[in-house]
Amino acid sequence: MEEFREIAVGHRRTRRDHAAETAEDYVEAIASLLAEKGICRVVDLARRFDVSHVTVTKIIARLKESGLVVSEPYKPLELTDLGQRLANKSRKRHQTVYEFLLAIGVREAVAASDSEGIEHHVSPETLAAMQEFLNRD
Amino acid sequence: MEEFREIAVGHRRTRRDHAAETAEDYVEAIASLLAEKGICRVVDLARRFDVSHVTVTKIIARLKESGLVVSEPYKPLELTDLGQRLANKSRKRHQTVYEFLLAIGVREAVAASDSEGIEHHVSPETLAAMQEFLNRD
DNA sequence: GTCATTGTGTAGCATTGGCTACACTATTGT
DNA sequence: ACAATAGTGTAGCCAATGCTACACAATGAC
Repeated sequence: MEEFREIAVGHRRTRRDHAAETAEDYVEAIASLLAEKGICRVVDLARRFDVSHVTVTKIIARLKESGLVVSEPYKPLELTDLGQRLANKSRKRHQTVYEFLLAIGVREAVAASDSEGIEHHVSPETLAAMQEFLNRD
Repeated sequence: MEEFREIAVGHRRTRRDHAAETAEDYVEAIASLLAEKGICRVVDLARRFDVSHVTVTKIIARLKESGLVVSEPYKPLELTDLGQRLANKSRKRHQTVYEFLLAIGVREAVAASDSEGIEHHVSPETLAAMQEFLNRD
């Protein structure tokens, strides 16, 4: 048959770039930690995401290659301008989704939890619809 | 430091079981193909998800081990009772999310696309809130 | 100053989900 | 019947995200 997948649009998105989602989660977390306590270390992220420090180290290595994060060995992490911009975009979207869930009657704890998973799958159009709903209602 | 991750609840969900999401996507697709054309082959899934038939074969192998799918070599795929129940649950949740997105003003194509990604991150409580919204409005 | 604690790094492994290439089975057409 | 086409299977590769175990660096206590 030899692989003639062609259109199938709509499903591409579902399968696509989990790594990009991870990047967003991480820069968002780094920005948040920097805001909270002025410093962000590998361990902080390991605790926040409930993974080992090794997993964090690996992911950070990728983020460095992507030009989102900078740091020297044994030194705290910093975001590049690019990283900060991504973190900002991500934070805003996350916030909108969170507030939207609250607005439709979801309890805070659940909204906080669900919004983390949902935010990465919300297209600009859907995000706009949520914002519209918040402004209107 | 030795890994004393403990609470971090709310993030567990975000990281958790991508494999389970895949299982849901696949049984849902299988059920849908069976409903549409009475038969479901590996190629059908490969086309639907826009991946190679090899990827499908591997995932199906896992679903068989999990007792969701049955099939003999070179034969079409079938769902076990368990698989059908999972497909059903998944389909309903998906449908609710889709209709909800339409209800807040998202266009059909976008709602179809976004609902695929979102459905796996919607907790029972949030799903209930969406349903509530649909019934009310 | 030295030692314990805390934080990083590195090696090596597993699983999931991708792929190409190639071999095999089944179905269809004439 | 038998070749072409369509569908499956298997081998072997890769990247991403997990892990444990161990080594090394930096910080704090006293």
